[in-house]
Amino acid sequence: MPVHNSDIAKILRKMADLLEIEGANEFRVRSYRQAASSVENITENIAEKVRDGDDLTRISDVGDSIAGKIEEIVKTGSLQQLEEIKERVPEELSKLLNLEGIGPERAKELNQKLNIETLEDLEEAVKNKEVRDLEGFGKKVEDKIKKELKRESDQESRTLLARAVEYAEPLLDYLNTCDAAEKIELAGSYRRRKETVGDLDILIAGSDVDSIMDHFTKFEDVEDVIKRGESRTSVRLKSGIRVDAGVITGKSYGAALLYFTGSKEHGIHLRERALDMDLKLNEYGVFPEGEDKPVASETEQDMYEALNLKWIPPEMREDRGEIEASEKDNLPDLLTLDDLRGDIHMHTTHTDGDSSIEEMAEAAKEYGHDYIAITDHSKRVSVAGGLNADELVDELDEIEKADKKIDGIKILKGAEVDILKDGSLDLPDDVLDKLDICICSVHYYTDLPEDQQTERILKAMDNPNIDILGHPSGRLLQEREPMNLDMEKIIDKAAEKDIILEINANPHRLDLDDRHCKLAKKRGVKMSISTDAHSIGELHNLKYGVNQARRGWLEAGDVINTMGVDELLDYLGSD
DNA sequence: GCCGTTTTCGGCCCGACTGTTTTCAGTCG
Repeated sequence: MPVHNSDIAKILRKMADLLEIEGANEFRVRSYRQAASSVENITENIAEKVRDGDDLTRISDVGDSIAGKIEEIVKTGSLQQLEEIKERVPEELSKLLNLEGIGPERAKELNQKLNIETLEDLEEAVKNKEVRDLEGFGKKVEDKIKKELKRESDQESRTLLARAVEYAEPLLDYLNTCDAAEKIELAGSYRRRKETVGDLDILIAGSDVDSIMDHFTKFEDVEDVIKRGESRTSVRLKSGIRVDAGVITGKSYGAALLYFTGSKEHGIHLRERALDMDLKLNEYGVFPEGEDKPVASETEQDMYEALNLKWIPPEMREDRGEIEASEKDNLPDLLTLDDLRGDIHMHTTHTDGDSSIEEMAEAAKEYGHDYIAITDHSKRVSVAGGLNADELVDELDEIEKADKKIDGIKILKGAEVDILKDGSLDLPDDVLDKLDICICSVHYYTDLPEDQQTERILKAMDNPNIDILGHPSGRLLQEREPMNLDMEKIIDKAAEKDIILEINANPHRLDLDDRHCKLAKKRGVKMSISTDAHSIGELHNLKYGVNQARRGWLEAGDVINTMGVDELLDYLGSD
């Protein structure tokens, strides 16, 4: 059973949770958390490093002790020390930490005094009104736990970015009707354009804090005010999404924006850097040691500059090397939506799309594209009414006709060909030869063992007709995990064979993900960003793919549909 | 448990808010 980096991170994080409940040294606990996050953030396969005898302490926040534990996890699939802690601390207790208002101390108290081990135990205790009598709890805490338990049971904790946008925009419109608010901006993971967001963070500049907060809490979608303080207020919307608002009164807008945008890891790294420079960094500015007048606070640029750094785009603020790159003035010139000139993956009524070839072309032209590729499904994808060889040839004729008929946009001939279970392709080579663009993707048998799944895709990549590997990991956010796959091998194969990896811009996919984008770029692999649209409205999803690409540090030169159509065809034809 | 262009020991990011307290611990982002 192959051990993934995420498996290792999970075990390290569990160690941290249980150690914390047990009352271990807080810095020791933090070490496990930091190591878990480093392990998750690197793209190299750690199990492979162990096999090759690489020095694991070269991973940041991994020292001799944790390196040994990682080795044990890779070799045995588990960690003896964790098993021992589980004897003393019930494993399920760590789930209590997910409830707002319960941290390690309270979890411990609940366990020791009421013998609570699971969420169900807690629910029972709340029902019997036993929790309120514990030291440091009280009725209000009990009520809050009750609410949290209900929320935990009937809701996803994170929200798809595209869905969050639907809640955020009306809220922004509403806040803009507040006279006292001078400037309003969304920060947090929303501003970093992460594929899912935990909550919405809103920053409001203005001097009349009370009327701004009053206005905010009176928004019609607000169901509950969670807390209201001097400068910060949190509410929960009827949709279940939580919104934190901060009001900035003085000249510290940049400092606050930096702080509220995060990520937490990025912020911590910056504050450590400040300390090294004998400065203090907080959400009000950058301060020389012992002084209360900041040397920077008004803009983010000022803040970074005070730390001898270039401004870092929000999408990169994950502490994955961006601070080091900024220090060396070596930040990438990130791709923008305007750089894209075409969309080369979409479906029509020939298979499971809602619109005809001509409708898609007209809509894409309206959107501003120079070209599109029509890429309908092959026959194996029967639920979508996939095309057999003859039907595809007929569609190609129709594409040619539409291309002649419609001026101002080039329509390329393509297909999304299913990769069969054995790695062969679902259409014969002589038909694939006729295509301008051949995307190959997996749609079935997504749960094969890693070795078999990887081999299957590598075999498909040996077919000289494949141009692009579509939605490479197969993940569906919050619905389906990525396939068991050695993505590093896929990326290396793509580099060897000049195969393009797709960044599927469907907000449910966003596949490749940001980390693998970064790795692919490092290995010299080109990528494409396409919507996989099944209707004209979905052509507008392209921006979500661009988000992911920017989070993966990609520049225009890394993405093939920034090319003009002639250059693109030349590029595709040359391999 | 990790880490070091002042360190191999002694530090480890910072402040807001809440509830339960009589000055603060716990939790959160």
